[in-house]
Amino acid sequence: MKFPDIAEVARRSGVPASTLRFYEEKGLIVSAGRRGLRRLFEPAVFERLALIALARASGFTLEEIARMFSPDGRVRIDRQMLAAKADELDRTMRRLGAMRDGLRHAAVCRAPSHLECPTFRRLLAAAASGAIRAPESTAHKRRR
Amino acid sequence: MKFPDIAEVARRSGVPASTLRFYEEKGLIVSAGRRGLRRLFEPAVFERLALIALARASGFTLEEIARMFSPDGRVRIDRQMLAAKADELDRTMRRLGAMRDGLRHAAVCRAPSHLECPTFRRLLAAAASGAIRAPESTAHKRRR
DNA sequence: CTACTATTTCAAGTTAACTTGAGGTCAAGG
DNA sequence: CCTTGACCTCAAGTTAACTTGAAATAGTAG
Repeated sequence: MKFPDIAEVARRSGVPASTLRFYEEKGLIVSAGRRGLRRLFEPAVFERLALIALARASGFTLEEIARMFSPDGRVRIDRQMLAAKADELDRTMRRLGAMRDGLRHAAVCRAPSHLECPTFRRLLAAAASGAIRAPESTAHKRRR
Repeated sequence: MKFPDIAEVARRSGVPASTLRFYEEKGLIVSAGRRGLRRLFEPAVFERLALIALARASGFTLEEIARMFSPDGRVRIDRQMLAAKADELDRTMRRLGAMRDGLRHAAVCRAPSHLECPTFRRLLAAAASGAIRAPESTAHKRRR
């Protein structure tokens, strides 16, 4: 089992075969070769997939993730980019924290309408002022 | 300026007119009436839009946001749902925090390859184990 | 009253990240 | 050798959240 085929990779990584092909097409992973038509992967693909999953879960687009790898397959370290992304995550987290507090409060608030509740209004004001609005990226739900 | 038209709302809220129409179609906002063909909005629409922006920025889908309002336009308080969402935000924040730490570390790490760095590998392991993977919702980039 | 221009509706297009389906291929088991 | 089933390719479909464009309409300035 030195060079797993696509089914094996799918099984062990949890990533569907269709997605693996898609990722290969996008340059996110590479197959080590073929046996007949069939792709064979290097075992390192699992680490690569873990990294991709982590990055995806943190808000990177596939485009950005692809740019994280050099053509030779190594991780390219763009310190600038990494730091910028970390800052962005910080901002996102602060935004989420505000929303969470708002929700927690709303769940127990006694005001006749949330729009009359000072705590809620503070949140709204922040949102309206754009203090909360991320310019380029935003956390949201995935399809499915 | 008691009942702003769509252009006025767009100008003051920063939300494009096309989006306002779209939101109305989706039941996220309502127009107070028409002058001829043209929509007129109640001033309260601004608060509503702020709330929508906040919720969107926190990972709610338009579907979910729509369900936050009762038919009469008031905020519907489903304490259960609010608390659940708050918990979810907490989990998301923890995930983002891990990634941020990973990025910050990667930006200064001296290891020859990130894949050889213990800190980075811990992150990968967590990602691979699914500890980090959110089942239903994930933070990611918005289209442009 | 006429012309101008913003607004309207409705359908179709866009983007990201995949999934699905049709039709073809080939390695392995019997 | 032949069948079978997993894989392959390529095109098209899917979803969310909007945007864009065409053709119609109607307040408003003159």
